[in-house]
Formats: sequence, C-alpha cells, structure tokens
Amino acid sequence: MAGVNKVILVGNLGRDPEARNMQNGGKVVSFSIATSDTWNDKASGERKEKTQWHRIAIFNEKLGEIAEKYLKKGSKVYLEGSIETRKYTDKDGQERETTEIVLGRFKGELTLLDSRGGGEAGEGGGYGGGRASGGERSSGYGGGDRAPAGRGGGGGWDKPKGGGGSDLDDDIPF
Amino acid sequence: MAGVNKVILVGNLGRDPEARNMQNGGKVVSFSIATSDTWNDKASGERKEKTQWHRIAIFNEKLGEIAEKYLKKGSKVYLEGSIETRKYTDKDGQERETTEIVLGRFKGELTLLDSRGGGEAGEGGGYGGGRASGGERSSGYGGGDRAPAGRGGGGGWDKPKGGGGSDLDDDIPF
Amino acid sequence: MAGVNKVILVGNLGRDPEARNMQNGGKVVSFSIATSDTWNDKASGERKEKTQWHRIAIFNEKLGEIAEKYLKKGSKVYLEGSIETRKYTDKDGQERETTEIVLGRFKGELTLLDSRGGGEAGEGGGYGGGRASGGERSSGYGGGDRAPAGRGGGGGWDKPKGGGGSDLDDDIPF
Amino acid sequence: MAGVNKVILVGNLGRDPEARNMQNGGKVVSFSIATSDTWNDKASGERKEKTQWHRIAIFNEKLGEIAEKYLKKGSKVYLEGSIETRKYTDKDGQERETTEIVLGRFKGELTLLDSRGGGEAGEGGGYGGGRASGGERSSGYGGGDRAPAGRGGGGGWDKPKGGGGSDLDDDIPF
DNA sequence: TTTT
DNA sequence: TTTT
Repeated sequence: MAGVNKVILVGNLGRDPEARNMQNGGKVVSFSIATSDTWNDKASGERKEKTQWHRIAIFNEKLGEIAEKYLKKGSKVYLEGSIETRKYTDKDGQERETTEIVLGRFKGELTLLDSRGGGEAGEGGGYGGGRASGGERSSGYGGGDRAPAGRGGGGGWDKPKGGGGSDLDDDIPF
Repeated sequence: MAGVNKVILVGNLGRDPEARNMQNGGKVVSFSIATSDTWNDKASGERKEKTQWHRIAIFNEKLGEIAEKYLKKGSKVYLEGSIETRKYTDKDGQERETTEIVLGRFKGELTLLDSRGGGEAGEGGGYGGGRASGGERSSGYGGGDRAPAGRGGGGGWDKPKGGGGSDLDDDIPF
Repeated sequence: MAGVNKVILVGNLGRDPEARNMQNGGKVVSFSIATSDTWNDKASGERKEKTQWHRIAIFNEKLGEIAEKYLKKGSKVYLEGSIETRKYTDKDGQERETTEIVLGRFKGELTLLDSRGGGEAGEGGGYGGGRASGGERSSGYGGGDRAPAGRGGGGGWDKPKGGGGSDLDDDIPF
Repeated sequence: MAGVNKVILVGNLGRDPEARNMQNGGKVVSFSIATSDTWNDKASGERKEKTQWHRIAIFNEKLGEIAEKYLKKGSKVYLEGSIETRKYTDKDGQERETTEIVLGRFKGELTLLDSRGGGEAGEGGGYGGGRASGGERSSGYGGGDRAPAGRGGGGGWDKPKGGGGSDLDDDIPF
C-alpha cells in the first residue's frame, strides 16, 4: 500500500540519550527533544510560546551510536523519522497509548546542529561528519559505494571544490 | 526558540471528516488517515505490513472547508502539519495523553491525490484545484497577491506563458 | 559539515522513464515530473497556474527498477531526493548548469500514487507494494530485518490490531 | 492540479544576504547556502565530501526582513521553499537555465540555527524568535489569532510550561 | 476505520 | 512533456 509517514524535527534534547537493550538482541537509543511555537496573543498583546516534547526512539545501529556519542542534554539536532503510536497496558491494567518518532532500521536521518560542537570534531574514524542517515548504514557492507549520486569521481562533471580548508569559499561566482 | 515540527503524511481516510464547533467560535475538522509500512520478514519469508493511524485536526478555516467538501472515507491525501501531544483527564480521572497532527490557523497543507476524483471537480469558485495551504488563506484578504513568487504579473520578468516557444524570460541578467 | 538537502515532490510524469547505462557500470533511470502552483490573479480576477518541471535521476538500483516497471507517462508519484546542480560544457564549448532531483544510491523514496493503477498490481515477487525507499535496499544483505522499528513481532507492546472493534478509544473527550 | 514542490535545506550562508527592489515595488532578498554530502570512497578509503550550493530567493516580506536582519555570511539556517527553474537568455544570446529555492509570498519557512546567535536576541518587537513562516505573515491582519492550533489559551489542556527561564525543564516526566 |  |  502506498503511504508516507515522515516527521522532520529540529529541536534541543531535554536529557542525555539513553540506550536500552531489547529482548531480541537489538538496541534502542532514546531521548526527547523540544520544539516550540511562538505567536502574538491578540488579547493580551503578549508574545506566547508553547513547547512540544517529542519522544525519539532510534533503532538504527549507526544512528544510535552517533546519538550516544555526540548528543547530550541541550544539543540541537535535525532529525527525520516516522510517527509510531502504540497501545500498551500500564501497571494499573489501564490501556494507554504512546506516540514516538522512530528512526527505524533502514530509515531516518540525524544531523547535529551545534555549530563547532564536539560532535563535528569527530576523530576521523567512524563519524566525524555531523550528518548521517539510516540508509547509508549499508555503506559499510562493501558494494560500489563510490559517490552519493554515482557520478562523482568519474566524469568531467564533478565539482572540484577547489582550494584548501574553508567550507565557505570566498570566490563563489554567484 | 528555534525549532521545526513538521509532519508529512500520504494516506487514506478511514472515515468521512467530521466538523465540530469549538467553544471559542472556531471550528475543527478531524479525521484519521492510515499509512503503512511493508517489509519482508526474514524468518517466515512473508511480506508483512504494519498500519499506522494518524488523527488529523484542521483548525485552518479554508483547509477545513476543503476537507469537508472533497475528502471522504477512502480518499487519498497528502498533508502537512505539526505534531501536538496533549494531556487530558479521562472520565475515570486518569491522566491520558493523545497525539494529533494539527493543521493550524496559519500553517499546514492539503493536497488531494485521488486522480479524477470528485474532489478535483470543485465548482469553480473557491477551490477546485486539488491543492491548498494554510498560508494562502490570507490571499482572500486583499493585499498584493499577484503571483506565487512575487514576480508574476508585474515586472518585465513576468512569465508570458502564451506566445512562442519560450516558457520563460529572455533577459534575466545573471 | 552538517547539512540537509531534501526535496519532496508530488507530481505527474511527462514521459515514460528512461534507463541509461553509465560508464562505471551503473544505471540511471530518469524522467521529468510536473508540479504546479495556482493562484487568483488580483488584477484580472482569473485563476492562474504556473507549471514547474523537475528532472529526476534515480541512481538507486531498486528504486530505478520500480520506476521502470510501474511508472509511465502521466503517472502520479511522491518522491524524495536531493537537489544537485552540476556544471558541464555543452557541445558549443559553453559552460552550462543543470539541476536535478537525485535519488541516490542510499537515499531517496518513491511512492506510487495512482489509485488502483497498474503499478500497484505488482506480481508478488519484487515489489508489488506501491512504496519503496533507497535505504531499504540494504535489506537484501542479510541482517536481522525483522520489523520496521525492530519491535514488531516481539514485545507485549505490539499492536494486536485484533481484539474488539474499535481502534480508537471510546472515551477521549474530543 | 494537485502537486507538491517542497525543498528543505539546512546549511550555511556563503555571503551576506542581498536585498533588491523589483520593478513591481516588491523586494527580493537572496543569498546562497551550502549543503554537503560526505561518503567513504571505497577505492581510496578516503572520506570524501561534495558541497552543493543553493540560490535562495525570498519574496515574502517578513521572512526577507528576518533574513536581512539576522542572517549573515556563515550563518546556519533551516529553510523551506519551492524549486523554481527559469530559462533566460544571457548577454551572448545563449539560452540558459537557472534554478532557485523560492520562499514565496505566502509560503516558506526560515529558522535560525546559530545557537545563542544574534538572531535569537531579537528586540522583542517583530521577530525575536528564531523562527518564522510565510503563512504567519497574515497574523497581522486582524482575525482571531489566538493560539497556533486554536485551542491554546482556553482549555484546561494547555501546557503551562511551568517555571522560569529554562527552556529545558529539569522535571520532564519521560 | 483506509488502502494494496 | 504531465495533470486539473
């Protein structure tokens, strides 16, 4: 069946991420992030704000590791996942419902947004990039993972990017 | 505080939309839509599917009208809103929590996806287009609603669309 | 460097998809889709429309196959990719620039939106689902691809979906 | 006609924004932002990176002001717009094509992501929030702009947000 | 409760 | 070049 279930959030973590082992051997990393809406209240003329908390659950191994390593209370993050609502029975026998934003095994993205934060100073090895996606996880497997779109490296179409270290070139022609 | 709280869904309505008046004079149109994920179960080798239901609440007047007019049980729709989780106390005095996808007063989008469906046969006046956004609502208010990007209609850059072959301007200086 | 480059389009194909072999052994499937904006012209009072064409290039093998099999001229599709602008030199030696929406090796999504269209009548085997993502491609590789979020099938939290009749609580006061 | 044309970018400005008056009295604010993809090159084993530049054009008045006031070279920003590709003839009489990400009169969003940057220290009046959307522009027009979703302010459902200054509560119950 |  |  056709369908799209996509959530995009940019917000700050309310606490450090927590990892938990699942009964099936897998691992979930979870935390909550806050987003907020602000508006001008017509009556009072005041600026109002409403904060919304979102529970995040990361099942993707690579993204979970990144979250554990680089995110902490207060970190700002961009993430992409799916809404999942589950029913469960609480300890009083009451049926309850909970909704989470899930970054699944093969889906979801995570981008650290703390400028020059620890996360982006990754030590070369695993991550060190500030950005990761569930799908890219497969890149460790071997296959022909040359360039994002499959063209880079080869053709005369590649964007050379020129010079040295700066990320923001000074000679952009537009 | 900076933040982004965005949900994009494509799915089918489980029931006809329902409109309800609020205590403050406003109106909410609500319905649920289903999205589903499918995957191949490694153990059984079977194709599995998990359906997720999402409660939609439309506070935007224009989008609510469109929903009432053109959406019905089974309709396929693209929509864009925000996640809102609320606490409330049920009739047994239990604190509960519910999560909705909200298309707010000035935010949200709705696009009908039933090809050649009744929805797109709008009667000329208000809608009849298959697509609408919360922001466009303001277009009824008067101001200079010339063209989507502000170029159409006025300048020498306008898109003539008529004439010869070119769909676009001939003299953009960059 | 952190960054997000995401495009979401819903539109109709202007032509059948075309597959092309690349010099490096890979394959690209490409086509164009149209989206359009409509607005009321204040001056003339007319309803106006502006159509935008987007060149799509699919480098992901699985998504490319789906596109070839199920999409054709006129098909409506939801897709997700990245913007890529390339410079190239045309046959007259002129430097030119072109922008495409790319569904890369490990990124991108494609969902068919033609209700009851031929596309969704997939013959059981490969696809037959109406939806696919670049990341899921890796599922063929072996690992424990149990359920989308890793919980399904296992816990007591699973959504039984069986039970009584209503999936929606009877006592939520709204 | 139904359609969705949405771009979501998170990146850094390559230069300060520039405002330009249009012949029809309107104003465009434009700049470029960079996003980048990183991947591991299988052959060399090196970490590679490809930077992509996106031209942004803001036609929405409010968003344009925010961009001028709070964004500068190097700023990190989240933004949402539409892809627009135009043809034009350059000074040599050559037909060319250019693609921009447009934040139109009634569409688009902009969120500043520089933590504790100048942008968020807005002086109370217009903005000072770090976030803005094209649609919200209409809020100046009069109508019942009570709360984002129309419920806030009224019911016992409102989230009080409790205490003082902290944006990240210490007593979050999850 | 939808849809495939 | 699609679609409404």
